Amino acid sequence: MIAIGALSRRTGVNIETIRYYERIRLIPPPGRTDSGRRLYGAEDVRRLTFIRHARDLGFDTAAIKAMLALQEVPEASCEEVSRIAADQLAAVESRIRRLAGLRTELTRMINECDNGEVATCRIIEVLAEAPGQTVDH
Amino acid sequence: MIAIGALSRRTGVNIETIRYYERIRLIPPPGRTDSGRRLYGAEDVRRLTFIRHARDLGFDTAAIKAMLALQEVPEASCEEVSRIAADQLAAVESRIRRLAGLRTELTRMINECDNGEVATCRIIEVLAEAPGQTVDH
DNA sequence: GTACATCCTGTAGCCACTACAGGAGCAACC
DNA sequence: GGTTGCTCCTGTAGTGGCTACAGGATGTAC
Repeated sequence: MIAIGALSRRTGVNIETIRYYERIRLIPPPGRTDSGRRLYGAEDVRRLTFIRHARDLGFDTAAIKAMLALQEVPEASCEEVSRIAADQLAAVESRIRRLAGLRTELTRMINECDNGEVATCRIIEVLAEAPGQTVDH
Repeated sequence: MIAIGALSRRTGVNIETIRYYERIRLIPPPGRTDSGRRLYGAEDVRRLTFIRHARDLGFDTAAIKAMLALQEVPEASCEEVSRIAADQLAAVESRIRRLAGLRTELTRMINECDNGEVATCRIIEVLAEAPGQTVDH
């Protein structure tokens, strides 16, 4: 059984964030020592590691809760977890496309800026122009 | 001179967001009608369009404020604006790299999931594993 | 015993909005 | 002139996902 600081170091999740996750019921309330300090076990490490990875992958806590709920009921179909992941994949791909466009524009703006005066700087000009095509969010 | 609703439609910025920008002094307080309604002109359209584009590009309001301040002083060098954009470009490229990794992992997880039971679903297994290499944020 | 690290609860702050509530003004039609 | 319905106003509170205190208790090492 380990304390919250060790759990934090082991999972890479901030102590305050662990307590926050407990507050929003993303992780169950752990056992306590006689003096009231939180005690975690291997299952808590596993669960928090899962949550951390899912957050890294861009899942929001609602999606994580859904997946954890499915984990609790192993006889359930994998299809729903797969569907959640597929939704997330689509969102990730959309973000990548959008960022690639931004990268192109930023690169062009920086290249076009010849370090002259702001009055002739293309960065501000380009950004003040009306949108050619609206990028969906 | 146009009302806030027309400004919102013309720039694609939410009415509530326009008032929020005024509150945080990202845009100057506009003129008013006798009855107290906000009135905007061409310069406001330009400024808000600039802000909207900059937000779309992922600039935070602090960076936008910095650029707008430089715009007010056209004799200033373009270098600082360029530097802000370069910083932003680096952040965008980092995000793209990270998301590409996530996409790979999500794709693999979905492919490996054979729609069996959750107990054998790789999505949860993969996410519960310890990180091979920490991805920087 | 004393220094220092770690932990506790509770609350408030962060960013960039977004969503009300509760009211006033305005434009069009009958 | 009345009524309908849209737009606008201020002010406040909520959102997500944390993060940062304050002010104290507990634990550990020397």
